[in-house]
Amino acid sequence: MSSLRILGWTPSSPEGDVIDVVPQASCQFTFQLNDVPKSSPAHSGEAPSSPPSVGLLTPSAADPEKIPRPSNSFIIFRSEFTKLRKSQQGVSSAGLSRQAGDAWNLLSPEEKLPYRRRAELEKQKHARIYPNYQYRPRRLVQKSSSRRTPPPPKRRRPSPALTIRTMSEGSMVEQPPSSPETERAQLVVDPAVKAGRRRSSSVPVTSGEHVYSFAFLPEERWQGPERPTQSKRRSRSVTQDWVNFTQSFQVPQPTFDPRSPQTEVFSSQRHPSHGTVNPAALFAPAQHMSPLAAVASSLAGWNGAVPWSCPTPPAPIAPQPMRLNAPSWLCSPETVLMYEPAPSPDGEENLRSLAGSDQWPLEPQVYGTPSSWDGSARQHFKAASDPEDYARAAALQEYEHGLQERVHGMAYPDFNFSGLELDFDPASVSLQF
DNA sequence: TGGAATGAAAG
DNA sequence: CTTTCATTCCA
Repeated sequence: MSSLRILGWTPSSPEGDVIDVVPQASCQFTFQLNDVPKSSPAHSGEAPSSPPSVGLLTPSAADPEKIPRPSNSFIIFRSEFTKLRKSQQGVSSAGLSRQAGDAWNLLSPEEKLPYRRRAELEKQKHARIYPNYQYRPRRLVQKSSSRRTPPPPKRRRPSPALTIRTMSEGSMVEQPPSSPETERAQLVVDPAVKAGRRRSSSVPVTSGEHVYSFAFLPEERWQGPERPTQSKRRSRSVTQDWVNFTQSFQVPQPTFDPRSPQTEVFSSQRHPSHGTVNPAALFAPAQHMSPLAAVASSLAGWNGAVPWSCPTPPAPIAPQPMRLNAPSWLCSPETVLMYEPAPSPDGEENLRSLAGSDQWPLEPQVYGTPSSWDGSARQHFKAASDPEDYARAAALQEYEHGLQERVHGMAYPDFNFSGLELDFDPASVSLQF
């Protein structure tokens, strides 16, 4: 396999990507039940004194035998969200779910914490009431097994809706996506971009620094692209993966005080006692990850890799979810950019030393086609090579970027994106397939 | 064995 | 229609 090389992404650095976002009072995102005392549960670190019972811990009337599942954090959140919005008429359940989902995704991990706590309490309560309960989902459709010969591969074709956009000084240069039909893709880089300096081009969603209210904006003020539905679980969102990752750091370590059983006890599977957190690995389980997501995840992942161990894992130095400006889009279903640390007998140690050395962030070095990937990467590729999947992921990501930009715009009303500064010579950029 | 798929929780 | 959790399916 000939070595492929893609240049153009501006690597993130531990210091270079941080944008401090000052929350503004007018943006306050609060959840306050009308019948609950003054304190705002969403911002006090404590669980509400008398959380309204959301989940039904009693068997439904229709099927007395059936034991309902305990509500998870989002379901609890959604219930409160619905109460807050119930004055609004004509909003369907589905619409509410969408709004609740948006609001949920804009909440910081700290803001989600009370709901996670309540979900955990509900789970414990559920376990007390139904000691022998075990969730047993039954597959409704049995997939035809043993399909020895896979179907003919779909034509690998990026969505025609995709474009590579280069923003600079208010102007936008667009180019169609690279594709197998494109023998040689040309990178359009605005000459105004300057080499040699590094500046964040991402629009961060920084945990704990934003207070959100966007989801409560009236629909008529909701501008931008149509929200892509997430029906038929296809591509997952990079942002969500990132949130999950950051939560694995920010959720307090499990501590159990026998005198107060309410003390949160979180699932341990998410908190290995020690190890090297490779966000790329955390992203890996994502199902049907698009090449966009794969690239963003692997880039963000390697840059965010943080060696850590309990009980006080350091805060991630990782960049926040990236807005994929032009260089980051330099991928196709056929060629995906990967970051790898230099080969080392001890990968972890290597990573650890790299993180503290001037070799960090790493040079983009390893690019490959799926044939050289491991099984997991091949799975990603399989999903990514589905044009429909690719397009859906791109649309979803675009939508999320819109959300992030709105948040950013609120925090920085005067923010002016003046272009992407690259730390390489644009003239040297080439893209080969 | 672990990634992928998916039922079910509320309304 | 949403996210999360827990499970089964599958290679």
